[in-house]
Amino acid sequence: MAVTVKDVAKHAGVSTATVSRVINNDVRISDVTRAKVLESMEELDYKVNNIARSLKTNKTYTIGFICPELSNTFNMTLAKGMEDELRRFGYNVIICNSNENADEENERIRVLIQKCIDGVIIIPASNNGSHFKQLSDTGIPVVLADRLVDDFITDAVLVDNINASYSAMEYLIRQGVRRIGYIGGDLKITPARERDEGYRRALNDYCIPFESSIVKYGDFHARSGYEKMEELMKDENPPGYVFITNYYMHAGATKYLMEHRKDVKNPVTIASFDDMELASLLGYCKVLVSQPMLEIGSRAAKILMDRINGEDISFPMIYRLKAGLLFK
Amino acid sequence: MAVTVKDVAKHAGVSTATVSRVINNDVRISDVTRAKVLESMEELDYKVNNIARSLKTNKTYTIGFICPELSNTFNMTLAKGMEDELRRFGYNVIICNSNENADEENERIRVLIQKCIDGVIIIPASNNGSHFKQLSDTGIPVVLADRLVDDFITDAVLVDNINASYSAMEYLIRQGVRRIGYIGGDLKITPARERDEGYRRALNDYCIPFESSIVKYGDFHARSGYEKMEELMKDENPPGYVFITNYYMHAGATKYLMEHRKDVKNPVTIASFDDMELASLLGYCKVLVSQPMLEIGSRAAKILMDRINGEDISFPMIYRLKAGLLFK
DNA sequence: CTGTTAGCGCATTCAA
DNA sequence: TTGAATGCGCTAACAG
Repeated sequence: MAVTVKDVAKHAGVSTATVSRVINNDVRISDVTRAKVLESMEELDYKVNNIARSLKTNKTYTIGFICPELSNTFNMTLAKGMEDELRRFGYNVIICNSNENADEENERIRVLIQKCIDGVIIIPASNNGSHFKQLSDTGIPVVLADRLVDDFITDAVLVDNINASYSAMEYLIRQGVRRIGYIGGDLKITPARERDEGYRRALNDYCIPFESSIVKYGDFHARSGYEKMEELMKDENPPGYVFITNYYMHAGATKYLMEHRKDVKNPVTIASFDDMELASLLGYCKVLVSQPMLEIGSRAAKILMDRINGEDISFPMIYRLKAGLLFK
Repeated sequence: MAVTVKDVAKHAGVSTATVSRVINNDVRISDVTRAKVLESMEELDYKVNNIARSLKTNKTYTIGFICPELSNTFNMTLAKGMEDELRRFGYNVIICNSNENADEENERIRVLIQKCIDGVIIIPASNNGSHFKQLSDTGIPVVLADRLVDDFITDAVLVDNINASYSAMEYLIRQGVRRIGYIGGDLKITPARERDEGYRRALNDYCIPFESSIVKYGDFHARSGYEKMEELMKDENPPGYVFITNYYMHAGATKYLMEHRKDVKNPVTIASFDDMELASLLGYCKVLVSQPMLEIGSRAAKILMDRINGEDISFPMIYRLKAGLLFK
């Protein structure tokens, strides 16, 4: 069996309360006693049992992170920013994959509640957030990252997608491009909807007609990028420029173009969301919208810490981070 | 305050022991009592407190995962395979970033021990594994993934790197390529060393001289891939084929080639480890070594479950998974 | 500054 | 089949 406070207390010839005080850096304790206890802890190789501590304090110093897909660089870079920030506060993170499925998301939430986590950061799997209520009902603060949901209002860290999208379009238009194809995401997801709005608003502001034949909607996965680019290229009058609103669709679209070099009559140029990993190396890409992934994570973490520590901040706390624009 | 067994017991008119038995599916309990308790739990919206339970049972159903870098697709795809498998057994995973630093790794381990995790899966940050001993000393099983370390022997799931490397080389050689440049990783890391051995062995077996001027060592990061490709291309007699042993160096090398299209006299072709994300879309790439990332994770998880459940398996349990070869 | 005591929520002996 | 009692390891009143 492991060494407990009791063992240390006996070894040091003090009470368990004193040992506990030393562990928790209580000031009202003499230097000699502290030294004595510390020495005993060292000698016995004592390690606190955080389970027991949590049972008393009702704090686990553990945060749940639920995201739709683990092997996604956007999510994981966000997670990195988050983990890095939380660690400064002594928190750990339990990672959960919702598999882009609201039911699984709900299931993870139930488990996390039972594990008595102190807070949760979620990248929602869908636009349904009704099951998040069980968290707030239990008094567990929830911070959303990247996306909002219907029917649940809480803190969130988002990207100013509309303006990011608008700026990219504006840049292209100022370069003299007028006809810009579009591959967007599922409009049920807020970022997809917002990027769509930026696209349309830019067209409108610059008096460019919206052509539904060159506007396609995928699902933020590579396959749909491939398919939608194919549709665009098979149009009788394909656009020479395509704006794609996510990394994986960008990859899929590039794949299509590489495989069909001969079939595609005119050269295509791509502008895309997400400056991740190899995005800038993709052959057709000239413009990238760079999302502040690390910062989304660290900000979400910071808000959560504020909530947990009962800081007096307004509710809901919504951040809209700015994206950058990159040219090749 | 949350609902406890006591509340349920009172509501159902039974003892807490009975409630506990219902929760744990104890057989020796009458159907009527069980129904009564279940109903009370439902009505009061009772949720077990796993902290309290863990304190009694000494099991947290939580696994620690320590890896050198979170925003790395290889690591996270591995994590996905792992998480997916562990979930079937009712386990959650606490994710820790060691930042490719043995000291930070050590620090994470200390925290995890205090959290009373049931087991640990580690992608080692360095070749130093001496600090893993504190885990085994505490009775916590450790499974290594992807890499081995010096001075600590335990279960591990690895890739048969030597043969993977050898096969890729063999394929090239059979295609008639004889002069193959090489960009490898830090030889202190086992996979880098093994891939290096595969390269050299293939040259040797096919009677091709080893030319140290076209063999470079980086650190598995994009920047070093860039630099090493630059060195290769600035050689007075650059190779027409380059074998690169990791995804990020492949990306960096590609970046160099794209930026220096004019300077590079002869076209270069690349063979590389890792069929991840956009690897196959990179312009100079013709051959890819595909590592079974998900399986590394799920196997590591399975071994850990066996250890935790005290299954009678040999020690250490080492798996060497085969890599695949892909051509474009 | 330090010790005594109680109890966090649950599982588990031992009795009945 | 059920209940009463105990303790997991720790923290936090309260006393001194």
